[in-house]
Amino acid sequence: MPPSTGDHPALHEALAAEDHRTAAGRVLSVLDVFDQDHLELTLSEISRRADLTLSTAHRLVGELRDWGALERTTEGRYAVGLRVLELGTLEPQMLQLRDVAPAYLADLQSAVKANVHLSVRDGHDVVYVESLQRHSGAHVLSRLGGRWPLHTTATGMVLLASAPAAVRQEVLASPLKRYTDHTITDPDTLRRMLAEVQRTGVAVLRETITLGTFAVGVPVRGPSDRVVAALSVTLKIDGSLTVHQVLPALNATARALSRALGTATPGTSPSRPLGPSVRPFAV
Amino acid sequence: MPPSTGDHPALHEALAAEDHRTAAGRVLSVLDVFDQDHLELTLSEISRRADLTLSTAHRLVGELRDWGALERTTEGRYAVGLRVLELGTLEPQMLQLRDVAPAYLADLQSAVKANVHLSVRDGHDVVYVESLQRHSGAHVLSRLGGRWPLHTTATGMVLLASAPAAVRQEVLASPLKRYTDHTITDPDTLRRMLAEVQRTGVAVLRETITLGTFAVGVPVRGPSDRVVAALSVTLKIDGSLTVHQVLPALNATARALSRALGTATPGTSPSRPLGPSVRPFAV
DNA sequence: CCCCGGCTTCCATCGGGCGGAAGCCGTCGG
DNA sequence: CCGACGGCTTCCGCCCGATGGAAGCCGGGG
Repeated sequence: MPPSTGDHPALHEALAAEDHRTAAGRVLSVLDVFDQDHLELTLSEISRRADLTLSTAHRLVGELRDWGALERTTEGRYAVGLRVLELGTLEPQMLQLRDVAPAYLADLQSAVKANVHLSVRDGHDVVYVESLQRHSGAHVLSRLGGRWPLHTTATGMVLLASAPAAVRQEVLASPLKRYTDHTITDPDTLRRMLAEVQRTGVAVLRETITLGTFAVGVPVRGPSDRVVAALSVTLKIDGSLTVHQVLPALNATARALSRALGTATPGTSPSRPLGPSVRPFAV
Repeated sequence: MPPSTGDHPALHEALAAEDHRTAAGRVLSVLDVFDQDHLELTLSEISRRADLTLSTAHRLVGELRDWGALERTTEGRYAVGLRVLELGTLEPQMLQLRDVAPAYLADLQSAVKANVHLSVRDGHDVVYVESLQRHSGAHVLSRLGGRWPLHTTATGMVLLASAPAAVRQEVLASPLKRYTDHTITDPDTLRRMLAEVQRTGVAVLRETITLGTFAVGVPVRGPSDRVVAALSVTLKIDGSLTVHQVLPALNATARALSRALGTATPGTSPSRPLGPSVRPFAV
C-alpha cells in the first residue's frame, strides 16, 4: 500500500485517500479480517489486513480481547473468541429453529439416509442453521453459520423464490457467482427456475456447487404461512435415490416442522410448542 | 438512574459519573444488551440498557446493522444478526472440535442413551461446543455457546482441574454462585474435589444445576496431551445407570476423540484427520 | 555485533463522535 | 378533533478522546 511516496512528501495527503471509516467501522474492520482461511492472525497481520495503523489495531484488539470478542492463542496470535459464538446463538430465527428442528431433521435423515440441511435467508445469502451429515465428520461445506449466494443451493432457491420481490430483483440484477459448470449464472434461466419453484414448491439443483451431487429443497413456513426457512436433502447423482423417492418424506417433514413452528407464536413469549404434533418417520 | 437532578443543575456534572467508555467500548455495550431474555429490543430499549444517548445508540445501531451484526425484525425491533453467528463459528478450538466430535458423541449417546456434552473453557466459564439431547427438543440448558461457571458442571470441573494454577486460584478466590442446594459453593470443598478430579481423571457432580440429575465428566486431550475439552454424560439420579456403568464408554470415547485430535496438529495447516482411528461403539 | 520484524507504550493534535434539540410519525385518550 | 406521548430520525456545533507518529523493547538471525 505505501510504496515509497517518500519522493514527494507534499502530496502524500492527496494520494493517501483518506479513511472515511467511523470508530465503529474500524472495530468491525478488525473483526472482518477473520475468515475461513484466516482463523488466527498476529497483531501486525490484523493491522495490515484491516488497513489500520499498528497502534490503533493494538488498542482495538486489546479492547476486543478484554470483552471476549477475540482471544489470544497459545502462540500469541489472535482469533475470534467464544463470546462471539455465544452472542451469535441469540439470533432469533436460528434460536427458534434450533430448538425444535433437530428431531425432525434426524427423523428425515434416518428415513432418506442422506445429508439434510436447514437454512434461512440473510440478505442475499443463504445461511445454514442446522445440518446432519450422513457420515459425520464431513461438516466441510455446511458448517453452522456457513453462507452461500442464494442462487447456488436448493434451499437458497426456495428462499429466493419466496423472498420479497425487491430482493429477487436485486439478486437477478447482480452478478451470479459461478462455482461449477452447472452453477446457474444466467439471470433469465434463474428467473424461469424461480417461477417454477414458486409454482411447484420444490427446488432441484444439480451440481451447482459440488459435482456429483444434487439437492432437493422445500419451504418451511412459520406463523401466518410466511416462509421462514428451507429444508433440503442432498443426494449423490449416481446414488439409488431419485427426487420422487425423497420428495414425500421431505414434504412431510417440512410440513410437520412448519406446524411445530406455527404453534409457537400466538403468545409473544414462546409458549412452549408442547408436543411436536406429528413427526413423520419418527423412531 | 436520573432521578430529578433538576433541582441543582449545577452539580449534575459531579453526580453524572462521567462515562469512561471508549468508542469501541460503546459499540460493545450495544452488543452486550442482548441476552437470553432480551433477544429483540427497540432502539430506545437499547439506548437505555447500554446507557447511551438515543442519538448515539441510533448511529451505532445503524452501523452495526449495515455490517450485519444486528438485524431488524419484521416488527421494527433489533436483534443479533446471523453475521455474528458466522463469525463465532470461526473460533478455532470449537471449529476443530465440531469437525471431528459429532460422530464420537453420537456413538457415545447411542451407547449410554443419555445426554452428552462437549465443552471447552473460556476464562472462568465452561462453554458448550456440542451436545446431543436424548429427546431432542430440550436444547434448553445446553445451547451451543451456552455458558456456566466452571464450578457448576462436570465438564467445568474437569477443565478447572486441568487449568493453569492461576486460573484455579482466581476461581477459588471468587464467589461461587449457587444454583441449587447442592451447588458447591465452599472453596475448601471445591479445592478438595479438584484434587480428587486431578487424581482420578473423572468428575462426578450431583444436582449442582438441575435437581434429579448427575453428570460424569472426563478430559479430552489434544496434541502434547494438553487438555483441550471435556466430555460428559448427564443421567437421571433415579435412572438405571450408575457412574461405573457409563464410565468405560465415556473414557473410551474421550480417548478415541483425543487420539483423533492428536493426529491433527503436526502440520500447521490442519492435515485432515484422515480416518477417525478407532470409534468405540460405532454403528 | 547490529539489524529487522513484531510488539508495546507514550503523547500532542485535530477531526469526528457526541449529545442536545427540533421535528416527524403513529397511537391513545379526552 | 386535538393534544400529549413515546419512539424514531435528522441536524449541527463543541470538545474531547481516538488517532498515528515516534521511541523503546524484545527475540531471532545473519
